[in-house]
Amino acid sequence: MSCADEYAPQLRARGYRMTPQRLAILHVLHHSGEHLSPAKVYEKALVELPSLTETTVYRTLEFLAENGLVHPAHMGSGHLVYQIAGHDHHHLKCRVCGSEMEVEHALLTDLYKKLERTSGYHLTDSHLTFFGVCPDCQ
Amino acid sequence: MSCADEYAPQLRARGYRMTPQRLAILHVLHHSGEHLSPAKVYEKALVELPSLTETTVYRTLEFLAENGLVHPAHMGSGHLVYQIAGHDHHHLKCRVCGSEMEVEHALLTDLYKKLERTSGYHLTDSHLTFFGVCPDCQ
DNA sequence: CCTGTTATTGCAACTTTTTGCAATAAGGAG
DNA sequence: CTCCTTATTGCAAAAAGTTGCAATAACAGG
Repeated sequence: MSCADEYAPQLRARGYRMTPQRLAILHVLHHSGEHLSPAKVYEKALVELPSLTETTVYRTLEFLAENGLVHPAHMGSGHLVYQIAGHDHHHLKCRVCGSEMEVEHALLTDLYKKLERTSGYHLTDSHLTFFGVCPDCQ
Repeated sequence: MSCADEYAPQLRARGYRMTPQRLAILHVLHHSGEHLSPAKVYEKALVELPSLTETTVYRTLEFLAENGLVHPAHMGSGHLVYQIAGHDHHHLKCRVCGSEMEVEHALLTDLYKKLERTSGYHLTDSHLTFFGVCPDCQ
């Protein structure tokens, strides 16, 4: 199943269009699997679509995030990185060496329930990044 | 107790210096209580210290955050805001109307313990922002 | 109170991200 | 296949944030 076949219907269903730009960006994120900065996405996507603009990358990433096809995450200080939507997870990052590990969302379900009870909010997605010191650096 | 008296010793103890710039910025954050964007901090601090530079504001906020005098928080999309260090808390933000509420850190202690057990990390500070839909918007 | 060390600032240039607007093209309708 | 609507893109300019480096000024010590 190609990226186009997989993602185009998801966009059409919401009244949006699949374009070469969006496809290229989704393709990059899909095959990388990693979280990438806008600059990295631009660099990689440029190979398959040389006419691509940085402006478009920024706008597309934000658009895809709003529509749940990619997950934005706050890394380090204030800069966003994006990752193709897959399983729900969060990140745990070491303040010392910078290494990261994934945290299954399952670990947070209790907390989410508690928060919904006490706040009245209905919690939607949220990608969280926890900070700490990893075993190697302690 | 003035801002200077309160914060200068904290900096000196770590080998850093108290300067008019840092004082002005701390003063603004202290009396606002709210979380402010770097631009807002600059705007307000300029009143008491007209020679202040934006560069210095950015650098000072990052510096103060590293030393625990202020807490950085990721708001909305990727932009950092800062708040004077006070009680430990997190934020819960409505995706629809944008309103926010604070979440006591106490609610997260169980989760933190669980994370430390399963990951081996030692969790330090981390300001989290959860997203959801508030009661009014549901 | 003066002196020296070095943390801190300001400037200027640069990188990253955002925005307005006119031109383009995706995709449903005929 | 062609036309039409309007979502989407690219360009250019602005705004936001970062960095290197020389000049400045905290503040410890004499």
